[in-house]
Amino acid sequence: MPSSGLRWDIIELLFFAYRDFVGDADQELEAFGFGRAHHRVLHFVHRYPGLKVADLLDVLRITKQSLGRVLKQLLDEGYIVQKAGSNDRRQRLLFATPKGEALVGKLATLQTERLNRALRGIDPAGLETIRQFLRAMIDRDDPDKVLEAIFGLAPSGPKHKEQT
Amino acid sequence: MPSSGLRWDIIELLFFAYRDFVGDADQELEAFGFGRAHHRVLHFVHRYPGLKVADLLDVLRITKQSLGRVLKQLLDEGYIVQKAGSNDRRQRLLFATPKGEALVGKLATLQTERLNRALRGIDPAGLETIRQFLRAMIDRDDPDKVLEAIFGLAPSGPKHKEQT
DNA sequence: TATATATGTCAATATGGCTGACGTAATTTT
DNA sequence: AAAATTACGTCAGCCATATTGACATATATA
Repeated sequence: MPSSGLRWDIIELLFFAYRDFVGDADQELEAFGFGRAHHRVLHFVHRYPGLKVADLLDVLRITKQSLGRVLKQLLDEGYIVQKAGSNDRRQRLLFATPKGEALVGKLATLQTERLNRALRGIDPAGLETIRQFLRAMIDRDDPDKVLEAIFGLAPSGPKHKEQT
Repeated sequence: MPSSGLRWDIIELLFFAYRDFVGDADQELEAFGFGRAHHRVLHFVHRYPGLKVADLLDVLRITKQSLGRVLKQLLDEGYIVQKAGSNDRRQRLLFATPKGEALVGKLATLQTERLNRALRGIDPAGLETIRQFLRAMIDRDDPDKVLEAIFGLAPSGPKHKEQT
């Protein structure tokens, strides 16, 4: 009988699985002079077109200074464009350009290929179990705009407490 | 019909799930002045007692210079000890001390609590599906010593091609 | 003995986090 | 209309963790 009940095996599998999963993209990104940070930004801007800078900060949980560097590169090199918000013109709504779509699509293709290989032999019910597991692994207190979309929650009110 | 068939939702769930999963440990590690790198080293040394430095380099896929810094701290502060290999006395076999076991156990407890919450409502067959999925996500070409243990493979011969 | 291996270490560099401070434009509050 | 707040950008500097290249030491092997 396992005296501790700690899930060492799953902890370890998650480490290796995630390492190899992001490794696919890492290799490709190198060719563009980008890193994981760029991928994350591009991914969420692609998935949630018109995302505000503030939303992105909530999702990525980094500071605006850190985001600034990466975002500037993506803007300068034409992977993302900004448009002023129509209601609130202070906001910079972010959109992926065709060039940006192409890159994020290429990266998603690589990762999807790995996922498809891993899901071979797993039936739709099994896939739902995996989805359920992953969703339940995520913190749901103080969800950001993207998590609200994923979980289909009611918006939890304004955020953006001062961050300095 | 989805024209691309890209698994955007799973890609995204993996990002959030892993972020929150490692976030549990990150918080605790801060109190010790350690980072994720220390956790990874301590984890694998705990799980595979007597691991050589070279094995650890294979598993973590970092350079010995990067490992050196982190490992030195763990040794200096008494979380890990070295013993010379009995066959080959050049080797430094690594072992977690009771102090090291305590820390890695505390971290695994935090992560296990999240896993248990996430696994609530998933039956043993579902857990096996999740395990199968995670294992299948991992690269198995050129497996290191730890992956050989995980997958129950025959050793794939000597490694340690020159790394400079 | 000569060479190769396992490990450690010095020095320099890059990425991507962080904090603190400040500026500007636009919106909201008073 | 003036004041305060918000959304965003940016400068400067710090830290952790990764990198490459070079070299030293002890031990093993040919």
